[in-house]
Amino acid sequence: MKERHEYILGEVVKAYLDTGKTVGSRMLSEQGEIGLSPASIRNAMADLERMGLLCSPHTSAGRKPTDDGIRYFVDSLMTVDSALEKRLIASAESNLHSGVELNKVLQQATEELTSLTRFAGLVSVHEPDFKRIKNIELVPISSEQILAVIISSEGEVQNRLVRRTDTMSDDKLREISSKISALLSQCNLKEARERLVKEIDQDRLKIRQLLEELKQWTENPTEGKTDLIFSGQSQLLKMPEFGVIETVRSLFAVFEEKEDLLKLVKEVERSEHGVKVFIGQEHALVDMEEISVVLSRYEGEGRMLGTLGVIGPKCMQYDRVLPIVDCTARWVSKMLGGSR
Amino acid sequence: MKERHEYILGEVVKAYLDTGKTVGSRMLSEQGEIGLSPASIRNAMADLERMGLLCSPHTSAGRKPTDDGIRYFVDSLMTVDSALEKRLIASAESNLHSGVELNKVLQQATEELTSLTRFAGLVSVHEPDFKRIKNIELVPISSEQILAVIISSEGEVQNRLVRRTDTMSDDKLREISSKISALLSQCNLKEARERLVKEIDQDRLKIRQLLEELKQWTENPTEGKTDLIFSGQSQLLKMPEFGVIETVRSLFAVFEEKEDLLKLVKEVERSEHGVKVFIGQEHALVDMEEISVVLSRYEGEGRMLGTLGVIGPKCMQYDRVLPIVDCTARWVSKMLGGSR
DNA sequence: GGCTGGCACTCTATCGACCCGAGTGCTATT
DNA sequence: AATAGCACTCGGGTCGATAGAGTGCCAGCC
Repeated sequence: MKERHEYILGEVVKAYLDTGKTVGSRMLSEQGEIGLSPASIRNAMADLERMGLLCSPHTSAGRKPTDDGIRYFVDSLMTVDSALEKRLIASAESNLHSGVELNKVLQQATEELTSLTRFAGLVSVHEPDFKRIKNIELVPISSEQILAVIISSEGEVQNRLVRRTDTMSDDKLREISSKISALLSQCNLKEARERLVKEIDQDRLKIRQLLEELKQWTENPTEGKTDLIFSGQSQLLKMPEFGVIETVRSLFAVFEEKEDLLKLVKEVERSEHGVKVFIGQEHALVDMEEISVVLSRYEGEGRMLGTLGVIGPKCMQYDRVLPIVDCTARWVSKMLGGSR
Repeated sequence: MKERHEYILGEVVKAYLDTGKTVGSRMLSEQGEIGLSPASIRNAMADLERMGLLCSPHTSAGRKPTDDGIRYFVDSLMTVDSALEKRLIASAESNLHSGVELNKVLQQATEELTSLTRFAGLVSVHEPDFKRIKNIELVPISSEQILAVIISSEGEVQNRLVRRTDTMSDDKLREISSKISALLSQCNLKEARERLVKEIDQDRLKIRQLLEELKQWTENPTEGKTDLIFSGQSQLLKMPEFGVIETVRSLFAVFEEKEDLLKLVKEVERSEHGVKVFIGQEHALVDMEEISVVLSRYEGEGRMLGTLGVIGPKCMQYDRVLPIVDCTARWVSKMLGGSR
């Protein structure tokens, strides 16, 4: 690709991201510092259209970049606003205080994302592996139910209601509780399951029911976890591209469904890169051709903890949004770094 | 108010709730079983307009009920669809199985609400009083942090990260854990705070930092609880009244803000009635004149646990929606009745 | 006296005609 | 190779006419 073409493409994309409208050759020639006549620009644009980087919705409507065009811009032509980046890092540093709970950090992160970008913020929490059991506590709740509180070595807490068919005194329960805790402490899920099976076979403790329910838990420990946090969804409604109700509906259907978004999240979790951008059709969400998603992984103590980012219109200012998402992810990582 | 007028008002409201459009005298005379000429109906309508129960947006546009008109209908004229009600109760009975966790029941309830009404479902969880502490468990997470797991006598579990400034062995921590648990067990928050203060003064255990953080917790135990669960928000977008983007935006702003909705929820929590309806301006949500909210309290084990209901267009079929909300609340109450 | 039919009037929503502006593609020219 | 000019195309906005739905009021009927 010739330098001339790259240059023109860059200008077209910039203008498009600025205004959200198609850009014509005259307007580009007049307002920019291109120094070329409209006709020359038209030639270049025609070439770019043949390459599949630009397209025009109809004959006399100017041109706008295709998804590929924006992709090329983001990957090769764009330079991020480094002054902005520095400011972001500085302001992030300023409110660094560790020892805060995961959920609060994430909540703050989404809000930060929406207030900086004016788009919808999105944070996913990676389903943790619940590697090792640290502690199990059985607490009597009523005559019929027991609450099992299971704590992982990573500080994850889960609780589960268990029916209490076998009648037993609270003292007895306490005794059983510490026995089970001793039995399963330091086990990973597989080991725990094995030990439970063995215990159920022997049936020494006469608490088959309870053990069965615990075993069930080892098979499906993270069932029903909430996994996606949103904020600022209503921000998106301000965008002109949502004049059509249809678009809005499918957007919010996506928010509710979550399935499809989770796919993207998983993809980012697996990827190597920090920030990943999905432009228009690239994310394969139905009826969301005008939407882009910018995501980044965040980490804590070496392991990947989840993904965060924003959802916004395709014509967003990527050179602003990318560093924002990047810095927020770094900030979250730092907050969680030493804390768990 | 004369019988004739009541009758006409009822028919107008019914027609309006059916179609969402203004209703004219001719149309009413032709399709209904009124047996009156358009002119007579017009006279009655003019009277009702003077009474403030009907209004017309402009001269030649037919009439529609005012908020007061709908209110009169709901309070005095409407009969609920008792066949529907019976079916609802039956289907609710059929999937009654107790011993399920609160959150799952509520999630299921909102989904039930949206699928039955095709509006947005809403469930609030009343901030629990966390009456008595049952158990406290301190679990070492890292060299810097301790996880405090606090279990209430109602089976509520909360956990909190605590910094670990005082170095101590895991054994020591276990010892302290059981001491604190013994100290605070069966206390309500006030008593717990007092005992903690006393303990901090004496400073026998040399764990001032830890105790301080626990004391802080007793002062604000439910901080940052999620309190409103939605579902089916995108359903609302299908309603014709959301042709205008403005309405949609303010609606979703309300969803995000939550503040205003919480006010309604609190009102329902305080009220005596089962189901409560807020029509149009009655709920005082800005820009939501075309929206109605139907809420009902639900209970468990005698005490009020929260509120659930739907948010939908003002012209919803109240005779369907009221029993649906009512039955769902009963169902939830039943599910939670014996379970905690 | 209350109900009804008729008539004149009002207001909105819709449709088609029309024009303007923005933009393109092609070709001749420098 | 870049530019200037020209004919052509298409979408959006404005304007006016029309149809339709509905009202209010009046005179007549039971």
